[in-house]
Amino acid sequence: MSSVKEISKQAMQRLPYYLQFLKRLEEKGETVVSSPLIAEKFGLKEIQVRKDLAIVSSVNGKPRIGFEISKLIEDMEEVLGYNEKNETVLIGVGSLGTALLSYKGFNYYGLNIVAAFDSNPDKVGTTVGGKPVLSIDALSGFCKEHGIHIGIITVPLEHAQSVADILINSDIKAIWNFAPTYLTTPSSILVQNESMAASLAILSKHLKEKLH
Amino acid sequence: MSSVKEISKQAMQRLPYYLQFLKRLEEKGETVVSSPLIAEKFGLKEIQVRKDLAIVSSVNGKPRIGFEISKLIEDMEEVLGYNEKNETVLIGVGSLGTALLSYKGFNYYGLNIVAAFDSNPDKVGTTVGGKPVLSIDALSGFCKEHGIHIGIITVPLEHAQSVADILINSDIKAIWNFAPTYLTTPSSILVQNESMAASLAILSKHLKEKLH
DNA sequence: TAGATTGTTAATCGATTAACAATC
DNA sequence: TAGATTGTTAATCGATTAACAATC
Repeated sequence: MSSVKEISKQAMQRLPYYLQFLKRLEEKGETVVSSPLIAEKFGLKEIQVRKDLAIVSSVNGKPRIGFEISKLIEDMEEVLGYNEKNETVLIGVGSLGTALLSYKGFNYYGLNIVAAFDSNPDKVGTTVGGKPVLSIDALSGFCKEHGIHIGIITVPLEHAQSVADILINSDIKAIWNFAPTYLTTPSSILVQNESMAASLAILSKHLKEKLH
Repeated sequence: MSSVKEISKQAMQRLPYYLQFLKRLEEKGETVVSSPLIAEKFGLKEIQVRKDLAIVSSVNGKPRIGFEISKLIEDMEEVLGYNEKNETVLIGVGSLGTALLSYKGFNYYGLNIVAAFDSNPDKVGTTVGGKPVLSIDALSGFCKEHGIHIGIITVPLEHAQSVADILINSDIKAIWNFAPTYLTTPSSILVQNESMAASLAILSKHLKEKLH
């Protein structure tokens, strides 16, 4: 607990699921939770959940009882960075971009899309999901002026790299890439790929194993 | 090559990126590709790519030369299941559902959304992305009648489990879940979670490490 | 031949799981 | 006290990386 523990990528990805479950328990009036209970819910091994909670929790769990839910929720939100206020821009107001702009949930995750950008003059000047759509020509200036550090790319495959290049030259630190392509970037920039093709690959693998 | 090699989940997720790169090379008129070239492009270790290609390729690579691109593309598409014809249904015609219905790329991945379902009477009877929107009441019957084995869930969090329950009772084999929640399903059903919260967790972890 | 790339076998690394003493 | 759950230390497992001989 006290010392700085390293949390693995995999564990980090399990946390949002735990968190949502904890919040539901809290709504139901529960006050404590144990690793076996969480493990049961998600079909995981108790020991795995125990390790995950040990890394996340700022206090030791109580033998026989478990962890205080409200405290654990706080700790998870802290670890997941939900308390931060990350201002972002989104580039590409197509159907996916529109869906993301319309999504109200990002604020909870500490993410705030402050503006959208598109190259289509018909879209520039409009508002989508309450966010202004600006010209792609204004992207670099906007990012620098407002100190934006995260860019969300939802343009078609063929324009993704050129948009990334603009972001790279705008003091951006991280890119959330929804275009199904690999972006070439300097190593100082973090690229998180949200590839449906990769997800489908897993689904396909599962299915094949299943049907044999 | 010849014997049945196990491909890891991680490797499977790298394949779509390799594949897209190969197709671009082919368009440029290239005929062969080597592991070092691919590794360089994606910032991976040569040996990792070499192992990946060895698992995927149906023929041995040629020392000094590499692999024939056209053959490698065929093999990858086969391994990734892009040659299959999986008919699917989508439930939840909100902004994300609409984006997915409008996306033309799924066919290439072997996925064909044949119908969408929603509980909103205003949406039922309309067409989105060329796909008919039917009543949620017709879901189970439709799946059974048409032998649908994959369901895509894009409903809000609070309805995801009840939709999953319907699918479970409709001979569905796999669920692609875009709702940010864990679904309780029998172990015979495969659930692939497309969680943006999990992706954001990774992004957040990266950013924190970066800023320290 | 020389050199680049291959496939294979072994070593390393990181994440998961097992075993078990500590504790309320 | 008895028993459930915790945290810790060690073992296992799977994926990545290293080393190297084979080959065109």
